[in-house]
Amino acid sequence: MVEITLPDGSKQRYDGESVEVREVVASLGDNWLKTAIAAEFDNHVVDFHQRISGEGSFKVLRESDPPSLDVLRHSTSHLLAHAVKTLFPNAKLAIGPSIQDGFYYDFDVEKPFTPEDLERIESAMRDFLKTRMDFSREVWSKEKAKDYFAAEGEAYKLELIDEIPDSDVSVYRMGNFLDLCAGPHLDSTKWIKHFKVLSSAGAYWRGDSSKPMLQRIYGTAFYKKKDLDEHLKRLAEAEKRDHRKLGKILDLFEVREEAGGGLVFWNPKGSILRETIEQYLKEKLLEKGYELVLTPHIARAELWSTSGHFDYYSDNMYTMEVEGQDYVLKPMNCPGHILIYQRKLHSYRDLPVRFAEMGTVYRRELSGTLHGLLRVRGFTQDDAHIFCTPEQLSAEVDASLDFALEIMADYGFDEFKIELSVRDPKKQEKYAGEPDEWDAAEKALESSIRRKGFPFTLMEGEAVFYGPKIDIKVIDAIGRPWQLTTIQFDFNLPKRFNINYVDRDGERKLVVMVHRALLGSVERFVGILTEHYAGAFPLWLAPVQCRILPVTSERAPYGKSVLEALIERGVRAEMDERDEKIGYRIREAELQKIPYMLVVGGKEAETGEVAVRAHGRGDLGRRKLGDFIGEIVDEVRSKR
RNA sequence: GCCCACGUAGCUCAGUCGGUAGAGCAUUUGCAUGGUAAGCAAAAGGUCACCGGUUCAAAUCCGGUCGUGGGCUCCA
Repeated sequence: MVEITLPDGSKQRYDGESVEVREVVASLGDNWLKTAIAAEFDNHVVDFHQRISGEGSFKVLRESDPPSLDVLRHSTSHLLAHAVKTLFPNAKLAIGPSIQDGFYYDFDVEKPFTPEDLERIESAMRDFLKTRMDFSREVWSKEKAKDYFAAEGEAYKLELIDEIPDSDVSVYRMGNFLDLCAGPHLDSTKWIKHFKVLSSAGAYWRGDSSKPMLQRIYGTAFYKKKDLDEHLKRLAEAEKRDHRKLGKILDLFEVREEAGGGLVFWNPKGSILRETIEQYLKEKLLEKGYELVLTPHIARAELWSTSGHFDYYSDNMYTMEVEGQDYVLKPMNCPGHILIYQRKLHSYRDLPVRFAEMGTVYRRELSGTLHGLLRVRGFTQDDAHIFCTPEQLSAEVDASLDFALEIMADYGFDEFKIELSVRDPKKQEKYAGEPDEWDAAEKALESSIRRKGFPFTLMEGEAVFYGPKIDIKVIDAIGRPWQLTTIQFDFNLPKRFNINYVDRDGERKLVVMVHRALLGSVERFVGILTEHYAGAFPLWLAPVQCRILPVTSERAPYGKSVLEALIERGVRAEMDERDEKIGYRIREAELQKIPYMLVVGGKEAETGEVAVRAHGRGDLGRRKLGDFIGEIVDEVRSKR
């Protein structure tokens, strides 16, 4: 007997040990069968072909239910594999899951796919769709499956079968294409209409660089044409916002081949932007009771042996030998801050001690992972270390969380995702620190988030070996998440360096140490901000806030007086007095996304006015220079 | 690091079959003094990423190096 509970609370019963989902859906009425994609039984997505048993909640999934999209994409990946196997019979199948924005399928082929191959594959897929194919599911014994896939030469599938704990496996058939697959799948190909093969790239089998390199084809699929079009538009929008492109147009920064990959040169405009961000943060740090420190860029290797970095991080460190001594270019700021802490004996009355530094560090990232400002080899962390007593821990986490959110709000981020990474309870031995320390730390982090009332995702087993952490991801203007803030406990370094304080009872005790970065890396943050604002920075951040455009060279002297008045009030202003027509100079200022353009000609010169034009908003009309300065200064202050 | 693609003027890019390079923009110089998104003309500008090989001859073909781009478990 099978019993299901429908969303409206009503129950249905079916005879027998198990029942096919298709039957269940059919029993609910004919129209359901036409519109249903799959179903949810006991909170698991099941397709028409699967059998359910026992009792559980049951919900029919239709196009608009999010899990249906995964089903569509997974099935489209099978269609892709079908096309590939048809065009490239020697291709070996790996895996083909549905992912965030689409799907992929990995193949082992002799030659990587060319863009032309992808076109052929896509049109083969469309050809298949001309005749409707039904998906069907079969349950095979492992032996049968192994015999079959061995005969087909599908080595990757054999490897997968061996890892499946059950005694039986499922295979799905579509036309004459058969694949080892857990499902769920569509009932037929009739739902596959709006899809696109996007790109191909190398990808290791199981993401392991010691394993063979496969060729991955990415694609996406939607139920509605409108959704596909919108998705493709989003991709185009993301490309337009690419900080590498904008960085060049706006003359912010460069990565020079002469110097090497992942090393950033900040041009004047990028530098002023960075300075603005850093100076603002430093002001805030001082307000919040942090002390600014500076530590050397290189230090003897011994320091890094004490910290333990040498043992597990040396592949990522730049090292050098000086007069027979090994030195390390710092990949992290913590040991330096610890040395400063240790310059004297601390009383519990001194704590918490909070050290902050715009600490530039260098890490040897793999060349293939370098990416604009987002993944570099030299970068500046807004790094801070808090040394406190266990009792202070909770308050410090609270304050850090508040600080992070306050800063994010200034940059126009108002949507977040918070992740709390804790131990894997099954692997206690891999963590530094005592279980009760961990309990306290994890509790402090969790209660801080709860106190703020934020939803969060608990990431069990995601904690680093030295302590639990909170990560905050911000959602940018086009909905993409970026990880910025991290607040991490450290039970490792206090022991290694014996960082202590003298408590009330006269005993020396180990401090509790918290690593904390709000923006993460300043380089990366500027990259993210550039994409978030699409290069049109708000006034307070704009490298050039105001450009003065005299209509004719005759009005340059008046322009100059306007310029001087603005600069005197701290506005980043410049004048474009080239012998070009006003339209041409406006166009250039618009392309450079300069927030304000002041057009000054005869009329303005006579009345002491300026004609204000705002980026993207056009002509705002004339006003007194003094009024404009008041407005612009206010706007900078408001960080809007 | 690995797979694939790419690297030509400051920028964006053409360059066919191997025969010593071209456009637009930017720059400089003239002319034009123009009121809200590109005035006109001329000049100048290149170690075709770098190193090596094949060839009478290489931007072009081959090998290597460096750099850039798309990716490298969201798991049958």
